[in-house]
Amino acid sequence: MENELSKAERTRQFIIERTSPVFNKKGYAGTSLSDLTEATGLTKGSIYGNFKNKEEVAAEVFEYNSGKVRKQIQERIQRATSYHDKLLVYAQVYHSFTRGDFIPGGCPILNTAVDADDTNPLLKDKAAKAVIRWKTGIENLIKGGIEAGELKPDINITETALSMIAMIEGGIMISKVTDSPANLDIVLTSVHSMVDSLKL
Amino acid sequence: MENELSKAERTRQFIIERTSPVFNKKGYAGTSLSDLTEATGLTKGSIYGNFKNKEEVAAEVFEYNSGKVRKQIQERIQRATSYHDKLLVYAQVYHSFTRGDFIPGGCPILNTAVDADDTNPLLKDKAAKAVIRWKTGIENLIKGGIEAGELKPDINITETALSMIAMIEGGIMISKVTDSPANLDIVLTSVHSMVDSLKL
DNA sequence: CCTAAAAAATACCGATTGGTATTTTTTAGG
DNA sequence: CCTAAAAAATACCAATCGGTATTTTTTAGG
Repeated sequence: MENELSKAERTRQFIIERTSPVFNKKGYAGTSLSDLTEATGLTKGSIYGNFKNKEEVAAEVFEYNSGKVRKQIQERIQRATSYHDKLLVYAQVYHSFTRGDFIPGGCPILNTAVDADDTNPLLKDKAAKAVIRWKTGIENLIKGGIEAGELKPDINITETALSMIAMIEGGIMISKVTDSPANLDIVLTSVHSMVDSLKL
Repeated sequence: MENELSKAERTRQFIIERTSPVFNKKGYAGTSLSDLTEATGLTKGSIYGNFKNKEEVAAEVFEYNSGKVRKQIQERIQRATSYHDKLLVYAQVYHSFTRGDFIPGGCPILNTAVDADDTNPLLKDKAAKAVIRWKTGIENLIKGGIEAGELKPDINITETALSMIAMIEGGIMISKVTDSPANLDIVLTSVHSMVDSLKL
């Protein structure tokens, strides 16, 4: 058992995985230590032996959840051949996210941003960094598409990136609160049109 | 003191007004009874003499906050003469909302929707109804504009309404978490363009 | 297989949670 | 001005909160 993860690292990961849906659904204040022991089957002592406090669990859970979404998207983008198709991934993946239970509780960036923006600086900062990283990713795809002669050279890059993110996140909020995945589909149609309009 | 509000009704209103920023910032689970006594200067007994429980205060606070936003927008829409200008109100008012402290904590619909969608059915339902009402309002403005021969007759009305709401709410989330009102301004530029594109 | 270290469980802490029963104070109509 | 009703304050409740100190169990290398 030399080159594997240490026991501590394995239970850390276990706690993060098991509690990730709870934090994403209930938020930071709404998740209690007993929620964590219930979700893991572990005791408080065990959790506090592996994490400094509740905030540290929440922070790692956010990285886990947002990373899961990011990797899934990144994978699909790499498979797409044109820059146009790469950008279209954003108009496609969230279809499945809302339906199945890929990330129970919905988009962790949206949830954490709204949950933490007036209450928890650490989580707020992590959510902010995730937004900026996402924005930069879209901007780079557009730049790549322009350099490749695939997209219009006069695109307002930042405006497009921010508007795409805003539409997706707003669409997720609307569809979740109205219990209507169709509402997200409709908004994603607009994202699709926006991406199409970038083509030369 | 015959035709005025009863004492009970006045303190009810007082409690709602004073606690409205707290609920909007901290969310339902994050707001404690001691937050309410602190914000009002009243005691727990007084609050529970006027409200059934914390949930009832939160529900009325949501109506108060969302109504405040809605009335402000409605007022501006009534002043606008063309349907195009009426629709543009949405691309304008949120500028000031993010800056000043008109509604401390940001958009109550977004906050309550994300806060309550997996935890509090009552608040979730109220947030959902607010979204639907907003959507219907935009749809009716577009329909009015089409009938008045002011807007294109082939507009996808529902898609436009939902996309406008999604962009605004997503933009608010982005700007709040990144501490950058400019990010909302940029997204609102897209909303502006979207409204412009509806014109004949 | 033994053992020291690491990890998990137990037991505990004061503070705070949402909520209620009772008492005191205030209100407002006659 | 008096008084009954209404409203607010006080005092209280069990339960749970996040967190810690200590004990027991498990892990894993020699």
